Amino acid sequence: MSNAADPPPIQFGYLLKRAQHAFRTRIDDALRPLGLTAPQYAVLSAVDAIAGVSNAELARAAFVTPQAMQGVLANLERDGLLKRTAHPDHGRILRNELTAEGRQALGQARLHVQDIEGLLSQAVGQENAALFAEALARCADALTPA
Amino acid sequence: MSNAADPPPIQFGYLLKRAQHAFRTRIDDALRPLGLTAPQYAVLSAVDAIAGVSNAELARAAFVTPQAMQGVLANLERDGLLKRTAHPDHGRILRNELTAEGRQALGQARLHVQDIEGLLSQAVGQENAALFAEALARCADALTPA
DNA sequence: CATCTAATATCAGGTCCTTGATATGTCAAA
DNA sequence: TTTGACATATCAAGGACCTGATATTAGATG
Repeated sequence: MSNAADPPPIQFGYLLKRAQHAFRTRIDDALRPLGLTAPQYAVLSAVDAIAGVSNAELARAAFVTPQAMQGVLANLERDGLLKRTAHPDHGRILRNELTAEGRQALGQARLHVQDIEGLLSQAVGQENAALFAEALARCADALTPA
Repeated sequence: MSNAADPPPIQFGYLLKRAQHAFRTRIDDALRPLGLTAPQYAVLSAVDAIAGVSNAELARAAFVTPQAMQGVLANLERDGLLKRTAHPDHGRILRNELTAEGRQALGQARLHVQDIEGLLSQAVGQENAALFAEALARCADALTPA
């Protein structure tokens, strides 16, 4: 049962939002001079890791709809960082690959992003890292419908 | 110094994004039947807490630009959940207040959101709650430029 | 009092995300 | 082989965020 000494409930939703917002803002600020947004960086990184990956696959990896991913890809293609080509065996899938310019931009951006990831790790602290990571994963799992 | 037994670096940015995305999606799903979005709920809640609050004040509280907040307020006003009136003493500030309909919608929404906050607390676990909250706050602080 | 600075509101343009709908391509099963 | 389920791509409309720019008001400072 409850009593007057119960601590007030912690607003984890707010804390989560604030931390994520701070991270996102920091990434955006770091990438702006390179002409990249955070989602664009994430996509370049994924396309680099999985050459020829499809739009649908990228969307699943980023937890966004295919329509949203398509918008990001269209902008990257327009900017010459990425090119889309027909899949050799499949008539519908379009393969996404980085251009030389795309690889170059990704290389630059990666350094900045790694710095910021470092700040995050440092803020968490090595002794809490594993527990913190597990708690975040539990949150995501608990809120993701089966 | 480093050696081969070093654990791989944890991608806190990714974990943060995933947890926040799951939370946001869950809230959106719960509020959709009420015709509310997550940002709209947050604003209704803030306006209820601080009657007559200005657009600029709301924007600061939500970590968004005044322009972004203005868009949300415009939609809420269009839907009759909120009304904006001139400040009695200040010629520029517009006071925001809930309508009866807005208070009613907020009441409904609050129940759903509290349920989801409860899932989050449960996922974190009571024994980790304080440490987890502190770690999240440290992350936000470390990434927020002074 | 005049001016300068800061706060507030708002317009315009762009990115990323959503839901909903639609067309096309693949593949398996009837 | 035709049907039907599923994956993929894409169009359209709308919400929430951003940067940049612009007015207006308030208050402090010369």
